[in-house]
Amino acid sequence: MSDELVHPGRDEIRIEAVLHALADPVRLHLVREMDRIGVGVACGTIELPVTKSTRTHHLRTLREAGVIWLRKEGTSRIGTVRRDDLDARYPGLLSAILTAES
Amino acid sequence: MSDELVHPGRDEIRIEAVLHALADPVRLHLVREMDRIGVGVACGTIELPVTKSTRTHHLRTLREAGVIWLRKEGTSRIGTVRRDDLDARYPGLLSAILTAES
DNA sequence: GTCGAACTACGATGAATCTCGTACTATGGA
DNA sequence: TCCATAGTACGAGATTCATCGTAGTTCGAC
Repeated sequence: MSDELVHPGRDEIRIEAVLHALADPVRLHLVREMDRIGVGVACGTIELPVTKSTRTHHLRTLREAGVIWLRKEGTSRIGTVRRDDLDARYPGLLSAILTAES
Repeated sequence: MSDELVHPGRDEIRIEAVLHALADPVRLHLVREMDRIGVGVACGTIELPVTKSTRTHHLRTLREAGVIWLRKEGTSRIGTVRRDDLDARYPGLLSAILTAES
């Protein structure tokens, strides 16, 4: 029972996975909120029009794509956008997406 | 029959649609080739590991997302990346995606 | 006109996925 | 210990979508 959640390394992040992860409105909203609030965000506090299990599904998709870090803290999950890694791999990508009005 | 293909206007382009369109490996390859060759590209000349009808499907997805222009020229279709519109709407996005190695 | 080349339209199929509900685990407080 | 809260696991239903084959259209060459 490795208690830690699995994340891809910086070099394992694939552009297709990142784009697919951010192409969903719910996930895009999650990432925008995490980025806006900064530092670590208790993922459960971000309002979403979906149930808990769907939220879990989206958070896993973002984590596995390498878009966010997720760590456990008590019964909560703290999420952080992997800005450093994404900026290193794809300079300008994250800013372009997050600042896009839509 | 309106002979011209329908494209979204610059202000109708949605970020989710653009990300979804570029998240597919086949479509990403198409756009990268169009961008590399520049000007107008006869879409049929770009090698792809799919059939003609699948190619048509992907080109329509890219067109409807606002990623490329498609115009008819004889029996061929000429494609051009909508760099101006995409740069205006989402500065830096296209460059970040197209220059990404992987 | 006839033929082939390039492409589209349409339907089918199988895979991915978004969503949910239920059941379960884990943490922390009374 | 008991219980509420936060989250996960699992399966199911519905939708989307990538792919293909076949049939049809359009265009240019002969």
